[in-house]
Amino acid sequence: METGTIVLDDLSGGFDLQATLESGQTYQWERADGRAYEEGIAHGGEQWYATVVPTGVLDGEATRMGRMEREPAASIESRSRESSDDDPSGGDESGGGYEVIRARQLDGALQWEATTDATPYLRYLLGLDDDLEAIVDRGPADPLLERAYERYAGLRIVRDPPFPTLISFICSAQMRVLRIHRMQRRLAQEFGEEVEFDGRTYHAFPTPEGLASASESELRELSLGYRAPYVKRSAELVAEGSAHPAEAGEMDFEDAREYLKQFVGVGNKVADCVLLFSLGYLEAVPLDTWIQTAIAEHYPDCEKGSYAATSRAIREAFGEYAGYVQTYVFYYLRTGGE
DNA sequence: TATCCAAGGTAAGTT
DNA sequence: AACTTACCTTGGATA
Repeated sequence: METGTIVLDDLSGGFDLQATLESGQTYQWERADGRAYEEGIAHGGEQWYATVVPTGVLDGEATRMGRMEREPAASIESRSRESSDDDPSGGDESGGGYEVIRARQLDGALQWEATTDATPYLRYLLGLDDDLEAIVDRGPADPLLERAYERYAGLRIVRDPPFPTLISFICSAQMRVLRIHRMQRRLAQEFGEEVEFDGRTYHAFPTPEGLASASESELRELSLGYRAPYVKRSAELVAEGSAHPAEAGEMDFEDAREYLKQFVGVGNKVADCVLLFSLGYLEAVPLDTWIQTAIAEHYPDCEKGSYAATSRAIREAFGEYAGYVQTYVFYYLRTGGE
């Protein structure tokens, strides 16, 4: 086990681990005590979180910010899969091809325990190099947003691996955040590879092949409901090599969204979630029910009828980092703000 | 205790 | 293209 610390003091705009992980943008982390996010500690409490990511998600060069310098996630994830396939020995232990990372925030630092040097992973996965002060400055001067920024100062946009993000947001349709988490955990337990770390067994998110080979009824048994065939068919598209969500990462925004919509169960909203929470398109604004309500109340002029038109209008209104605005507002509204 | 309803939407079928 | 409707499941609200 390796351990380390990332000092957060000199980070532009600070950092809030709990807000970042519990704000509904990522379903790849779990609390180390095994409890669900919403039945526990008060905000600001100290807590370990754990995630499992494919080896090479970063390729060692990832600390980037924003769209212009976005890491081409396509090559990253596919390279990691290839390298793990090409490594017959599997390296050290069971679960070769994956890294386990545990992290907690304490005393102005992000402490980690992991199977590898987790610092570059965490900088990338948690958006630590986003210039949060600039992002806040350039957001619209809206009272609602001001309150959200104040309550959850330091919340950052994650960059999760593309395939798990695609699947988890396919599962998110008509679901509550708590249940989405539960579904992803069950998927990992049933179909994900076991990874040993520090005397505990973790489960990686399933591979495309793993989910493609699951039967629809097996997936329905995990309470996926009508999303089960969507997950299976989308996983098949990736497994057979005809498409990969990471490919979208090298396209212009609206082209990328259209590309993602070829996956089954992916419409405009889910596509925007993948663009924002995995591929680093910080201008993406997933138009879910919460945000649509907020738009109706605070930005009625942006309601244009169609998703595409409203999306353009709200991106114009929210500015260059519209996705950040969306994420703060979503979490703030969902946790009782108004 | 029983019943109802909505949850971070999308696909498929009609006008 | 715009508009309807069906879709699984379940936690939480209402009677």
